Amino acid sequence: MYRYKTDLNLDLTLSSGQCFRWKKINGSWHGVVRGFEEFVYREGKYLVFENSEEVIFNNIFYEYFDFSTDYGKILKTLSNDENVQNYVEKNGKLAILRQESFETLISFIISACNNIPRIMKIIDNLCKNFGENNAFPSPEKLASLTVEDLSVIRAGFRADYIINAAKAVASKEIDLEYLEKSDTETVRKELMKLKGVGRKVADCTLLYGFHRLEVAPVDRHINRIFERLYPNGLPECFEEYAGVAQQYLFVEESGVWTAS
DNA sequence: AGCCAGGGTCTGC
DNA sequence: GCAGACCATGGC
Repeated sequence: MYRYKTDLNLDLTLSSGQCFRWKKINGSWHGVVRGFEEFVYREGKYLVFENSEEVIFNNIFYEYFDFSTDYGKILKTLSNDENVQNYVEKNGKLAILRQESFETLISFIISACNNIPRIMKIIDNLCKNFGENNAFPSPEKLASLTVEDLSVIRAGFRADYIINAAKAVASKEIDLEYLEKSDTETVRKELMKLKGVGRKVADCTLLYGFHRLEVAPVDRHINRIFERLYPNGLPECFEEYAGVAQQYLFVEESGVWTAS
């Protein structure tokens, strides 16, 4: 067990539609990160990581929950917009998780024209059927499958997209490791070469899988709230951290989470 | 039964 | 570049 002092709102962060493998069971969040299974819950001013010792925490969860990023500074910048300021005050501090790029890419290919509970179910099926020890399956593993093999996960028309993307990544036709060091516009253009990846899925992969905080994915909810709140364009203070602002707005508009 | 879900592709203009 | 049909599935 490892305890880490932080004011991160765990419920808000894990249910804000950026990740799909965390589930709250008996007050404790259960998830799998880089193949490591963990239970996390809040106890006063601390988050408790049940299965982790200090080394595991430092190697996996410190990075994953983005504890090295100064969100105080980011939220101070975004507080120049009163809508975001109100949501931060009401809901608390959320982090943009540092998820693995391949998992993020496939997850958001699955998200197309889909709802969050079913996205979670399909990804759960994917990991149970094709992942090693409940981990997210590797590009090589998914690249070896056929659409018929994938039918057990009930992904529908997305099955073909998943396999094609996995093949492109496994063959380094799309080199995710290399893209890590590329500028945002290059990554976006490369990702959009994949079938099933348009602007929105590419931007979700950029924000959640490549941690490009300046990228704000625009789905139906965000499009609606942008048009309502900012008909004349987004506030200047969004620039660098539009992805973080977008996350607070998404939570409000989509109703994925309500403060209790 | 019909509508909706963190979209994207393909075709035709 | 933009509109519209279509894509597979499940919950309500």
